[in-house]
Amino acid sequence: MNVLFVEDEPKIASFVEVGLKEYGFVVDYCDRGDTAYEKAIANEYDVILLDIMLPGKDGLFILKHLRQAGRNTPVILLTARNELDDRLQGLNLGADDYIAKPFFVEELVARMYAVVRRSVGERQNLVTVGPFKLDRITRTVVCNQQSVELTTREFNLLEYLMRSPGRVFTRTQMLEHVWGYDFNPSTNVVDVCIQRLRKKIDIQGQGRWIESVRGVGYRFKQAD
Amino acid sequence: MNVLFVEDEPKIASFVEVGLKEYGFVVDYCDRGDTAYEKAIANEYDVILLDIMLPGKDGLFILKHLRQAGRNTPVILLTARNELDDRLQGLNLGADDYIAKPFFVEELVARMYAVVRRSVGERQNLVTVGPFKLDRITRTVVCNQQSVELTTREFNLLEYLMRSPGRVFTRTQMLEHVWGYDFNPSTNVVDVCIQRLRKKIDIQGQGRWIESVRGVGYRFKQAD
DNA sequence: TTATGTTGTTACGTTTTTGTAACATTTCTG
DNA sequence: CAGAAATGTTACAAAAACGTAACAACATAA
Repeated sequence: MNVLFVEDEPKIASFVEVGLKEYGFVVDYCDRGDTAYEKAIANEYDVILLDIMLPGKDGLFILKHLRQAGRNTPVILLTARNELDDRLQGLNLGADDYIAKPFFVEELVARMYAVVRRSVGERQNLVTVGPFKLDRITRTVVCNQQSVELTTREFNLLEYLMRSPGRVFTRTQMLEHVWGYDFNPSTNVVDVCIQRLRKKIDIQGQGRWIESVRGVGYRFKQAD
Repeated sequence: MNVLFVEDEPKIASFVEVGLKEYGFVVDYCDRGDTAYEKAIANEYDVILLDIMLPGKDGLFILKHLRQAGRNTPVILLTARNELDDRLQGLNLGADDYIAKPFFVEELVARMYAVVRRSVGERQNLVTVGPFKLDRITRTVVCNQQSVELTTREFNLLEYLMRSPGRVFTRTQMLEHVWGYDFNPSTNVVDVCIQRLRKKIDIQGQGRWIESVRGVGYRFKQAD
């Protein structure tokens, strides 16, 4: 696992870095806030360990802008005992956990595993294709920061299609997986539902997201 | 707060269960060791009350394997007066506290609060979403410095929803976690309780805080 | 006891969703 | 181009889901 470790106190830093490496982590160490932010944006870390007090830019600033940039890499804040307000603020800004200094490396590792597990789990519930983000937990669909309101059936159908972008599904497949049982074979519910979906998601002007494949069925447009 | 309560003596069990419910706990009761273990693994309880002498698997066995599985849900052991060795062993195996039978429910509750507070470090005991602050220890809800009076059931439901803002919960999930047992499947208590909650928390004018998700359930509005 | 508050149930009105059907349009084939 | 097949579009009615109020059962407190 790749870790970005941001901490300015040299003593703590080297101690923790060594400890993490013993556990097999690949540690990218950084002692300044500004460079930390660039690294966090440029690379895909599994988890970021972020000190709050930092030269350059402070930890909460980094966290805030990271989230605003749409990155949801798990972040664990490293705080001094007395920075309680910072912690609360941090959690509001999207931190996944915090740990108070001084701490045992074992405890830090345990928490790292915990947040990573959580984020991996959440990732399976987040389907992203092109500008669309579909979240199974909140049952929301967002397209370019704009939320799209769908009914249950529409949501389920879109999810089914988006899970395999580019793949063509037949009407029978959609009936089986989205409607769940055999319908009157002469029904055109699928077509109608596709239309309704299109009406809602194609507003964005970018042409058709759900393409018809004549004689076969429909598919969600693959991202280029 | 959700409690897993494992105890095989029926008399003690019902007595304690009733007492805990009066304090607003959502109690999941279990009289066998093997099923208790499965429940403990499958769900995220706030605290587990564990009798040592049990049919199926004994309490210490459960505790040991729970910890080996990386779960650190607080555990309070319920022991008979003469099981001193067990207690010591239990603490070594990762129990957070123990209480000797017979005990007063008040004392048990006090210890439960203590271990919960310790284990999550005050953090998850204060849930803040938008203008709402919910305190799990004092069982109070405040919205913009104004306190909101809720009944036990309403509080538990709100807590459940607020702990995962934006996440959609089904009625079954709410029944399981807030009501704690299986209801007549055609009940609409959940809907009614949601209405009652809305009446109290939506006074603030800001529209609906608990959103309906047609065909699925409800969710607490996510802060923007 | 009476009065009060909580909670689940029932019944009913309202809104939203969804499948059907009928018709329009496009696409393909000969 | 004609005709057929497939898909697109719209309107509507039935069904499902939700909101609401009233009530009954129960517990609690004065």
